[in-house]
Amino acid sequence: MIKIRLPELFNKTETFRYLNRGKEEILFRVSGNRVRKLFKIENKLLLTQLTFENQNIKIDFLQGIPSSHHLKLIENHIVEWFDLNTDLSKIYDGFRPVEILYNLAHTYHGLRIIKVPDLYEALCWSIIGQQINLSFAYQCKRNLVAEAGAYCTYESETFYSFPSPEDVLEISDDTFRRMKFSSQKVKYIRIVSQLFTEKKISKEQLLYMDYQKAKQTLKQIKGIGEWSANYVLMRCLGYKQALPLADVGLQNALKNQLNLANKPGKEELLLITENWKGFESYATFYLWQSLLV
DNA sequence: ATCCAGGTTCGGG
DNA sequence: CCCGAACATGGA
Repeated sequence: MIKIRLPELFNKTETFRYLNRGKEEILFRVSGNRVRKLFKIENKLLLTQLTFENQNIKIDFLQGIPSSHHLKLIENHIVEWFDLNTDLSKIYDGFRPVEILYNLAHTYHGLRIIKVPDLYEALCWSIIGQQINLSFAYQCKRNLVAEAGAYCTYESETFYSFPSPEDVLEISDDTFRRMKFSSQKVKYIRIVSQLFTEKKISKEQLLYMDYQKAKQTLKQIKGIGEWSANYVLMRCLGYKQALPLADVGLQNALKNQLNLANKPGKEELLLITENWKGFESYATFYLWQSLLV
């Protein structure tokens, strides 16, 4: 058992509200103030249970004995998952002059971006989520993970980890079709998988770049356009400037918050967001949160 | 039935 | 550079 200290500014309620939006999420399971998640590290399966206490996240191992190396990796993963190292007060300094952001900071005070620390998973998820509704996207992801991911059972429940690129490359066209992936998406998923098996991409390498360079590098991948690149920069790599302007969720949230008759167009979006420099990612995430009932 | 979903690529004006 | 079509499915 290990513990991770929570920062002063951490909104447990809103964090769980976000986590719970994915009733259809297959990669972790939420109940009460705890989250269970299966990790696969170097072929070893470790089923963890995170309990959110007042000042700590307590991590228990329900299955598998972690080495100190595993512990370190899992601790890092969780710190990234809940973005515990960001200085939120700096973000709020940026929000203050922008009325809707100021209001959202008040409503969701202490909410941190919930990330997808695994780069391969983040890229696949951004491809899966393109141009379809979220519920269908979750269905496709469930199909993929159940088909190729590692799993264990505990208290008669099954827990899955995201499949490795090697395992995804084993999946046939027919199986993908049965899993309701379009042929286009299968192509993109395979291209991304190959980048990983051939070690032509890594999180470390991208994090070494500045935002523009990292975005340009991601967009060179076929299947990763402006939206997906921004999504990964924000949800995985932790860049603060990522702004997926084409995102319909962002547009709908702005329509609501600004009481617009219609979703804002391209010029209007640029105007609205021109004074968001340096905290675009957090602005986007807070706007997404505002879409939850 | 029609339109829209957390888009991207490709070909054509 | 901008525009429309194709891609697959499901919910409103």
